[in-house]
Amino acid sequence: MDRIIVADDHPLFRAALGSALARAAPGAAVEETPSLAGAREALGRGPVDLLLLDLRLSDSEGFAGLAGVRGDFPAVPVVVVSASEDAATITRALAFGAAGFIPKSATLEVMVEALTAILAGETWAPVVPAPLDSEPIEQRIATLTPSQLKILIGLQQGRLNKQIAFDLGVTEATIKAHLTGVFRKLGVQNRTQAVIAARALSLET
DNA sequence: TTATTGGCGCTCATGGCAAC
DNA sequence: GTTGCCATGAGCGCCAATAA
Repeated sequence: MDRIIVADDHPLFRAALGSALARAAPGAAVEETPSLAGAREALGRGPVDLLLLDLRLSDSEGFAGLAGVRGDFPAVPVVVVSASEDAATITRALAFGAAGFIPKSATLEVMVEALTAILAGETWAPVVPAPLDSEPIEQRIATLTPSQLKILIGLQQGRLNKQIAFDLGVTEATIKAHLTGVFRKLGVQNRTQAVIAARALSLET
């Protein structure tokens, strides 16, 4: 049986997604949560086949939540649901590793179509995303490993290497080494420039 | 004012592990 | 065997605080 998590702070939209899932994945065990913390807690309880994640939750704003989940649970397909459906937002969501993008304005039939395709292993978006060449920073961020992504988020939060190391349970030397890799992939010279680049993670939807 | 010290950021080299 | 990722240690440079 599929285990699917719906993370959205709007009960009505969670219900709408639940209805779509009932048709796209009959028999699936659907868990609902209004927060990113709830989604993470559910992800930590066991294998999850799909996560539907709102970009704007009470404890998460923008792409940082998506990037964090992708970093901690890289094997779990994440579908972004958002009130925004412009090409740039969709492009960034897919660049950050989303398996699909469902706008909140979508009809129930469209949601079912999208979820069916995504559960079949396909990538689904309402419009053709803009070429990644127009978003070099997002493209580069998308090449980061899960660990590098976590460290970049820590940088963006203004944390010291020592603090990030404590958070991740590794030594400071490890953080430093990963940072070197982050700088190379992002094409920057230091943490300040990396933080500027990482602001793409927090773009509002 | 100058030298010392400690914190911090960063690079390089190396090894372990898993996947292909 | 090769490749990619992760982790670590060693060492260097910069900067601010402190003592002489």
